[in-house]
Amino acid sequence: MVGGMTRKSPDDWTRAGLDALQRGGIEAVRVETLATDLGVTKGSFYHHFDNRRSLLHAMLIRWERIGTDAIITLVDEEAGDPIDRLRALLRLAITSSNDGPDIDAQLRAWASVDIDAADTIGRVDAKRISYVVDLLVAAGVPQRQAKVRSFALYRMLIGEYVWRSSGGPRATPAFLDEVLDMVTASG
Amino acid sequence: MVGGMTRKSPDDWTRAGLDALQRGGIEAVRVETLATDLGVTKGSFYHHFDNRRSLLHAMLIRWERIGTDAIITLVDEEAGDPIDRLRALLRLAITSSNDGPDIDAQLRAWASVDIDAADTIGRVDAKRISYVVDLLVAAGVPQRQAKVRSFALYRMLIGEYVWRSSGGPRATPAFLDEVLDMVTASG
DNA sequence: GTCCTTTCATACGCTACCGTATGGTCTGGA
DNA sequence: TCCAGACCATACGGTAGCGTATGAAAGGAC
Repeated sequence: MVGGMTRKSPDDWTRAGLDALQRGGIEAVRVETLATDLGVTKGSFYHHFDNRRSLLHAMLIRWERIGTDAIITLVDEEAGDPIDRLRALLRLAITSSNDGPDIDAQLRAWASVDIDAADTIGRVDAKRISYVVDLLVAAGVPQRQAKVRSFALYRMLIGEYVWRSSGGPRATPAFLDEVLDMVTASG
Repeated sequence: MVGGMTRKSPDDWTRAGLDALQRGGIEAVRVETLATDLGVTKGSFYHHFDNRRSLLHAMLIRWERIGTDAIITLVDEEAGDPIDRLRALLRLAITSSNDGPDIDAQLRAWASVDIDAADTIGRVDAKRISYVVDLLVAAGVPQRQAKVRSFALYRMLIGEYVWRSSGGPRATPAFLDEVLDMVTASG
């Protein structure tokens, strides 16, 4: 990500920060490193931000905004049938190797040692889970079970992200189908 | 964890390292910090270890040894019935707030940026999963489904660990029962 | 008691960062 | 054109942390 000769906006730094986070974890988000990536120097950074901390905060703000809606929007425009949406949601988590999963796992790693990141994750998780609950209810699962199963399903998604981030093999389509069956079964 | 006046063994440093990892992530494992915790100075550390890296490696070795068997042993001596063992396994992951889950989550966070840690996690995961498969098979789930469901169940466990490490609320007993039903259902 | 080895303290150099200070350059608007 | 402000380069101080060098203390073998 070597930037051109253009001037940098705060958003450029924030995006570069999220890129670095995705690749090497929060410890890879160093202002001098980002400066090199962007083709400028620290002077630019400290013009746009008070300090490193405020960049990290801006990264969280941005991720909360785009990360919350991104998946949901993507799934919503995929299909109308709730089961198909669920399938799309799972497939998205399982297949896509770029962007979503990686940065998600790194954010959770970061959140385990940073209260600000933990808060952000907490809000995003709440939104996503309520979305999954809605899908399950729409798929015919009774409300009470839907809530509990959405917890299970969402934890599975987190597990899948983290699993892969530490080099674990990717889940198979058969896995996807089995999980769908388990979660939507009426029992 | 302030050590006494006794001399320190390499194992003392390794344990202290795992303690620090559990509390503050891999970035909290600093040789000078550990020295203070143990009541000695760096001089001691570099007598027992070549460098920080070799301590981290020793930590992984130790965790792979005790971390793999710890849970399995604990579950095995809990009950004989496979379903009860499964329940014990889940309850362990859900209830215990010390030791297991925290260090597990921090290790996974570390593994996302460190190949050595990732390898270790990979081996441990493989052993644990095969254990879960055995339990499911013993519980009457057909072999083919058992494999797939063990993936699901194990990912859920990882999800639970990571979920909690970022401040998420703990799962409820109702959640536990529902998951057990889903996973052991004959469908 | 003397000697040797293990264990540790102290002091130091080095690097990677963060953040500041200061001045230069570029750009849009009057 | 000319200026103010936005944007950035350069140089610097400060700190944290890794690793090394060197010698002192402690404990066992004889």
